[in-house]
Amino acid sequence: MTERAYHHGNLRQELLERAWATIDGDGLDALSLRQLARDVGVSHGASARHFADRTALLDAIAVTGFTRMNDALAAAVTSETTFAGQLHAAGLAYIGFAVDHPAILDLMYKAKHHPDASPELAALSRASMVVVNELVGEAQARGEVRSGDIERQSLVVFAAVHGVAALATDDLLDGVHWRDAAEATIDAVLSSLTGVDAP
Amino acid sequence: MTERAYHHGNLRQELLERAWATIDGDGLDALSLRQLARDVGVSHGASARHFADRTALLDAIAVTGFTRMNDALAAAVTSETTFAGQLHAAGLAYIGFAVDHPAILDLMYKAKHHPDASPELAALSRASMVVVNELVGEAQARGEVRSGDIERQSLVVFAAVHGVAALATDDLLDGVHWRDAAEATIDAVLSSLTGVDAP
DNA sequence: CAGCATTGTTGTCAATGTCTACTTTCGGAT
DNA sequence: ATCCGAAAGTAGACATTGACAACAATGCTG
Repeated sequence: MTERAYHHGNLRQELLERAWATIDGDGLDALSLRQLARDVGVSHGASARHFADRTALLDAIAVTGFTRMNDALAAAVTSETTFAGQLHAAGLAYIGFAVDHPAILDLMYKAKHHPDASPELAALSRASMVVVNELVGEAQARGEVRSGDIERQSLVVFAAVHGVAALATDDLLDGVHWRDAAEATIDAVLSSLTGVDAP
Repeated sequence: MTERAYHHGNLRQELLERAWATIDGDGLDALSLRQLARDVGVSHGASARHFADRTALLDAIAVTGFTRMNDALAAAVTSETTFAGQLHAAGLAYIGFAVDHPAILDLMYKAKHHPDASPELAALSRASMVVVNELVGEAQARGEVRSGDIERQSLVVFAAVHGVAALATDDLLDGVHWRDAAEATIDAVLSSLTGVDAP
């Protein structure tokens, strides 16, 4: 690899990747803009050309996180054909992402929450909920799910899945493997949606 | 009120209360040890006599938080007599605490998570889960809940409730009042536990 | 009341995020 | 080709922060 010239050429991307790795590995508190600059081999003020401040960098990482998670969700949904199968796949994908990247997921929701988050971020953060909404809506139209307010029903599903994710990342599963907890929880809400007992 | 002498007399407690108020009001990031000292009217090094470092202070606040939450849970459980009633009351109490003190709840789980958290903290953090375990266990013994692994069943309940709490504090309920989401979710898991459809 | 542990104070240090002024490089218009 | 402005990176400064150490005031116990 040739010696880098004055202009880096790809600094923004490299900052994002390195910051992601640091947060993912050592947590959000372990990320310092100056250390990040040292890691990438650039002066401490360089990041300001690409991210106005620390929050802007974190927001960009949150966008990346939501994008990757939504991709994983979409892939999971298309990999199955039945309502139950899709719900399981999507739920496991969501929780799997949370288990693999707990610090990133925290950051994602924290970023989404702060007062002047970009509209892009807000939209992305709702996408996973929208996926569930569509799944439930279609299943209800096919008669597989009992009638009722779709959004309300979806909320229950999403809450349950999100809850297992939170429990898993907060070490509250107490020895139970997260897949087991996920399966049991999804089965539970599924049965309450369809009115059919899970096996 | 008389002018305070050299010795404060109750500094530890006052630091805790002020820090709680700051975090509860403006978030964890808004808490600075030096600003806290100024608020309380004491020099910037004073807190070190009571809390070794920032983490120690946060841990103490987490202990307070778990204690208050567990008290609220216990009160909720004793206020009802039926299994369904107790589960609803406990769930609403949990989510209510989360909605009232989102930053504190975050801190509680973050504190519990870090490597050298006190055993006291670890125990307190499991207490709410234990409450659910006992409720489910008793109900199962009375035949109100279908047979099965109690811990697994409790996990589903806890995950669902915790999930609604997370959704509520992360502004993902999209207009639905948290009580409604809570009721719906608790009904769903309840029906899957008892095998009886919720109304 | 003497001595000592406790509690609070003051000064210092390195690290951090942000800002400003400066330098180097790139790329398009002439 | 070259000039010139914009873009990208550098270097230095500043206030704030958490931690630490040396010191002073206080209260308790014998």
